[in-house]
Amino acid sequence: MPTDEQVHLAAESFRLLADPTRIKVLWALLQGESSVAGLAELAGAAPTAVSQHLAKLRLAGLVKGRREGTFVYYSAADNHVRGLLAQALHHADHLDRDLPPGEHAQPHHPRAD
Amino acid sequence: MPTDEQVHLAAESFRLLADPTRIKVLWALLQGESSVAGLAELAGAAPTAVSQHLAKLRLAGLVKGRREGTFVYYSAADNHVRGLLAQALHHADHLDRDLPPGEHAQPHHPRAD
DNA sequence: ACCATACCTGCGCAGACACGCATATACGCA
DNA sequence: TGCGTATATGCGTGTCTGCGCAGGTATGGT
Repeated sequence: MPTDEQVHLAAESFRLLADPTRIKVLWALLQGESSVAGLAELAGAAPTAVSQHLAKLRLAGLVKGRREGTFVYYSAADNHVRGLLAQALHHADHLDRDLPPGEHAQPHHPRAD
Repeated sequence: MPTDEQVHLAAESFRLLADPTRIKVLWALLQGESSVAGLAELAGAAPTAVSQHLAKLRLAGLVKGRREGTFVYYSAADNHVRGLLAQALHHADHLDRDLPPGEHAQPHHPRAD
């Protein structure tokens, strides 16, 4: 049984990953470093938003930034995330969120218009 | 590069895991089935709250409930979660929220139990 | 020094979430 | 049938979060 603190930290980690923009940014950074504008382009989000996300990821120690001129090139600083992302995306492939209408005995009201 | 839908689904999965109560409940269910009151006891939360969390987890297809008398015994319905939780809790153990100067890119043995 | 570029930060808003409370439902028992 | 237990659901509230907007900072060029 994990301790209360472990659970809390795990929840925090999951919360950081529970955002499409951050997932895209993280995934992009796992492929290689990139600038804020580049990440914004890849993630399909405004540079401001991406910067804010990067700030959170930086505070969590998941990414680090290298300044080069006016650009700041970010890169992944944590290898754990790769596994988490890989599993989650793999899970997204195998998704069985749709309840197959058959032998699922759930108190679910089917559409009875 | 993962598709937009994969990213969205992964974010949804992470969001479901981004809560201490749900993490405790899921972990408990990965050890074996339990009733709502039992889970509430283990998670240190009110049965009502646990029931609501279980409803969300049920909608996501992560848990399933078996009715026995007035009790409803829940159990984990998805094995992907075990890996996610294991990695996250392991990460919580090794927390490198501070950046240690050492490298640690060695694969670990995911011990789910 | 001035300005342009790339990025960061503070603020306000809309949306989502967890929780507590009250209520409704399902089941067993007398 | 009526009551008690166990769980589910609807509602209201406080809190948090992502985003857009505006202003601030850092670096480099002219």
